[in-house]
Amino acid sequence: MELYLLIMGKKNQQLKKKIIKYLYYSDTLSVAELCLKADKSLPVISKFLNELIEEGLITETGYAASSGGRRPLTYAIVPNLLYVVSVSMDQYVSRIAIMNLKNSFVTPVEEFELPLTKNPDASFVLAEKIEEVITNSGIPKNKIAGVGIGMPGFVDAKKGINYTFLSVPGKNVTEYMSEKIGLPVFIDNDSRLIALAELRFGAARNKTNVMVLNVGWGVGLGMILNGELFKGHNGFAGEFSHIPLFTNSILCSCGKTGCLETETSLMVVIKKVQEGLRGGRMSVLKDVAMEHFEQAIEAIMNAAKEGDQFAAELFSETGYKIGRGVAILIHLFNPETVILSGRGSLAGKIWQAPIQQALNEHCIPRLAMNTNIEISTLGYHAELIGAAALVMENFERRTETSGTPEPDDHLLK
Amino acid sequence: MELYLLIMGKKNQQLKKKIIKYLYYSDTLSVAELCLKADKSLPVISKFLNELIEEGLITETGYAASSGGRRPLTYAIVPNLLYVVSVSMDQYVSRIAIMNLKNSFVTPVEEFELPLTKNPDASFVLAEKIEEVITNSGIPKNKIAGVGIGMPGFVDAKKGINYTFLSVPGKNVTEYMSEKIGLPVFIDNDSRLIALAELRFGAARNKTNVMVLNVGWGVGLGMILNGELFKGHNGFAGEFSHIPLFTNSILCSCGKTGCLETETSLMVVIKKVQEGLRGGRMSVLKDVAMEHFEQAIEAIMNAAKEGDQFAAELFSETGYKIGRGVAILIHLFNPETVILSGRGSLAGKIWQAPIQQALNEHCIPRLAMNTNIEISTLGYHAELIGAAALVMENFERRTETSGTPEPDDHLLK
DNA sequence: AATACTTTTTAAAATATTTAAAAAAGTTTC
DNA sequence: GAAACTTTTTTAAATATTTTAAAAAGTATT
Repeated sequence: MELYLLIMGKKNQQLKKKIIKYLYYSDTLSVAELCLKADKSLPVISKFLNELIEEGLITETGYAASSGGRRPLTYAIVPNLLYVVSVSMDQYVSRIAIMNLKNSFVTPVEEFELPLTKNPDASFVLAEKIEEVITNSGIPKNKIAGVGIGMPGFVDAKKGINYTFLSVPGKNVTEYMSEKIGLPVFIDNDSRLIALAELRFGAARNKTNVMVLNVGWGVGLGMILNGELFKGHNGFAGEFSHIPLFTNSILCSCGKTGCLETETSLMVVIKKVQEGLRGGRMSVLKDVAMEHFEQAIEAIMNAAKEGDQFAAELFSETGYKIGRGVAILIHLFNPETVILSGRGSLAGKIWQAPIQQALNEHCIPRLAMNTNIEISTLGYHAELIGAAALVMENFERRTETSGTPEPDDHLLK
Repeated sequence: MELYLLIMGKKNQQLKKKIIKYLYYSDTLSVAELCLKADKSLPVISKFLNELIEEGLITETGYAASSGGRRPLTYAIVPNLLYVVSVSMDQYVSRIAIMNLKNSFVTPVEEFELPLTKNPDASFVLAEKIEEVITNSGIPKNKIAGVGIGMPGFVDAKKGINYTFLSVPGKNVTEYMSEKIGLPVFIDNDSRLIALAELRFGAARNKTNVMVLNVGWGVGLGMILNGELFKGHNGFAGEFSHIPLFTNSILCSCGKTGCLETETSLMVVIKKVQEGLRGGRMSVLKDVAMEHFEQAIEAIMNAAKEGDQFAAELFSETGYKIGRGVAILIHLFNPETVILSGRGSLAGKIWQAPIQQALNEHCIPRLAMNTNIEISTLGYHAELIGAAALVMENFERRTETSGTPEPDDHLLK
């Protein structure tokens, strides 16, 4: 059966796309719950839901538990109705996966090296790789809602431009990729997508003011403000890594000194391990090769978890410094929750104590009191989930933006 | 003629209140412009506008210039239809005024001393004073839309509580005052109201991401994010004054050391003037009494404006430090504009150069490039205007909140 | 197991809003 | 200064949405 999802050109039918989005975020929902979310009345939701069922996009999924009265019928998106290609990049390595609308991978995650710095072919290579993954999966393109890509750099998601990497002469990256692949392509900054993942499926769910830290080779920040991903005027908000917080004279990648990043990134941790070992510190890490950063940091995190004193000390020290930055965030944003996510979150609870200590010392008690620090449970997959969510987030705009390739053909009858 | 404004209980008629709000913000508007703002169709706006005219709340105000076709009729609120009591407080002095909906004072601004610290009678005294001002004005209460109060401290505007000052045993301040005065009362933090004033009537008008600095005895911050006043999870967002930015050991009023405030408030400027003069610095300020802070800081600002080297140096120094804080704001929020408002803004352009210099040194160029620094033109009245705007901001919620005193009588036929 | 109370679902009536078309008022061009 | 084009205003018809009420399906209590 072919899909005939988006004949819904008229404003009227926009609600259907909204319903699909809500079901994507929540898996199964009752009519009453959908009403609340969409802020529409019951008969309206009911009507469109029934239409969606007739069209084969949504199914009933049995009754939910009663809360004192008649049990509500619940609904969900038909499994494997639609897929999303999600891509997560860092400066060296990129990963591609195809997911269904339940955040399950339907292909193995394809990982490959793709250096972004001074690489004019990066966009081309990426597009080719994505094409390859789609082809190999055997999934027809009209069953793919789009491609979402998380990437480092200054990304203007709205315009579809990355000012730091992946530039394409004369075109936006999204335009270029979209034409090449034949699917809608959406991009955003990596940290922001991690925050989006947390907002829709993680620890920030149903919360309205949350700071999501992406502790990795830098310290990224995605901000949920008033229940929405905050992007700032040009889409550059959240440059936590480069706030001038220290008076050291360590030169940062951005050209300045004293950036938060210069004292708190995982790269700094690796360097300090190397220095310490050279200086004769005892540690289970003494036999670990530090050349391959990914493996090195994993080893260090494991060591700390298992009680290696040297490693634990380093995380304490780093955590405390991150905490000083978090104190600033709390003063400015008064968030409900601060979530530690990204690669570094695999170190888990180790961060919590030193960060909390920094807050106790540097925060006004009334503020610190009202904020809790949590560790992400999405872990390594956060960015891929966020990239998928980005596609669905833009789902309802699909028919409006004429920039979308073949809008009349794609996903239509 | 009596007013019979708010019979509009039904959702239907909420639009009328919206129209009044838009006209309050913009003075005069055409139907087409109202459609855009309210995101409603022309016939709907037209219909309600005509109803409002019949009810005597709104008048035609002639034709606007043509933009190539028929000239649009414009509309405005009937002058002196409604008044607002606005109050602006700092820790020592409070000011009360009554304004019409064109931000003009219809009574002289009443200024009086009201220390807030450890003063259990503050709320009582304030309420009495407000009553007095209203009585003296001769304006009947049913012509007053409400009372808006800007105050220092940790204010939860939604709950109507100030956790720092003006506490009333067993009640919210707003409840207490509202019952005592017989009018709806709304409160918010002083810096946030200044930002609101800038958003609706000042340099932040029609902008979506703006930081408004309230340079005074501390350095307050009101944030406009996504076109709205941002309050944070508990209403405490914007504690810029107390971000831990310096490694000095100056004890701050909040109990910590190193707060931005300890190096940048106008109080620090006064202290440094005193120290400098004692140390023998030459300056026109040598004959100025420094005991009365208000007069002192005014004299210092004037001296700097007129070229006194010592005063100018101090503002440079202070401005540069504020700039370091602003650099953090720019990294995190990527705002379109940063506005210098509040008492300190009277020093005007003197701040701009040193702040800009700090940004050049501490900001990633791409971010600094996209933000401009502006001086408020609202000046000393910003907070009073903001307090008035707060009342009108809550105007459409009037009939909903049953907490409003005598909701059936007030402003009704 | 019958009754009272909830909540969900369905259906009908009442409202509200948008779309489309026509009329009115101006501007610009030739 | 008429014709062509714009924009605003008015009107009528078509849609869409909400409200209200009633029926159906469960749960809890006695």
